[in-house]
Amino acid sequence: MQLGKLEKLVLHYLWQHGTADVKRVFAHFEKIRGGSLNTYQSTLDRLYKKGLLSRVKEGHAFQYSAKVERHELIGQIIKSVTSDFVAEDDSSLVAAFSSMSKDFNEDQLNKLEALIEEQRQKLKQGNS
Amino acid sequence: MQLGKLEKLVLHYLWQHGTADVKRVFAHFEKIRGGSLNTYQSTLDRLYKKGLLSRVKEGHAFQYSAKVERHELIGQIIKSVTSDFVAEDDSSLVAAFSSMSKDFNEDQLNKLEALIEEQRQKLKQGNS
DNA sequence: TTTAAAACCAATTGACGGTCGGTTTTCGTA
DNA sequence: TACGAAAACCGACCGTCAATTGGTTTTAAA
Repeated sequence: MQLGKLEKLVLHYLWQHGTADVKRVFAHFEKIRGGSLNTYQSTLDRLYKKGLLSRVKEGHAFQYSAKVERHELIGQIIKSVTSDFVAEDDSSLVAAFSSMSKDFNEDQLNKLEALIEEQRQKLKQGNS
Repeated sequence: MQLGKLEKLVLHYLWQHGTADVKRVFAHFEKIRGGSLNTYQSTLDRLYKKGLLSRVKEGHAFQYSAKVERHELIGQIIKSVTSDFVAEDDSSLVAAFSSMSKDFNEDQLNKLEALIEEQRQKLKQGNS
């Protein structure tokens, strides 16, 4: 899973705005980065074919919306990009997490810890 | 920061074997995936130019070795690949962590928690 | 049924990794 | 010091993929 610059921008836009057709996307990006309508057309199409967007026809145009939440996609990408490095039962990924946590502030650390605790509870239930 | 397949393989080899020249790398990979010596030559060179390897001349040949630990590189890659998604003061990355922690077993969760605690201590010291 | 809007297709460009042949540099040795 | 082998380095080509855009086909509304 690897995304181009524009694909990320478009995803970002859809996460913020929920749903949009090509015209809306184009209207938004036209001023700030140029490009033709077709550029956004095919970018949306590419994202759709990658399974990252869903779409529904409404009148002439498709209404696109993100199919996955931002954090889900991030997790997915992290997984795909690290899988080649990590042997199973390896703690490299855990170590990598901690290597990144240098950049986290206390608030974020708290959040992360809470989430871990939550996960731990789920694990216990599942294994009982 | 994005690495090709062969680059990852070579890094993997160097993490395991510590130090090697092109000849050794070639000798190792020749049987299992083919390619000419030059292929490995330029792969090592590419990795070196990316700052991921260090090298020291010894006789004719360079002795290459990984410049970063595996977990450091993983952290680096995660950071680079997620930075475009994460807004400032956003907890998406934290959320992504938790989205991935589904794949962690209890042991790994423990390890992660311990590392977070460690990080928290460092933060406290730094801010005092 | 016409026709404008939008989707779809095809081609080009630019990065980048992988691959390898050929050239230059380097170093040990005669 | 000069020679020859060994290794580094350079340049070219291929394949993949995102970005971009012009042209063609489909589609839906009047």
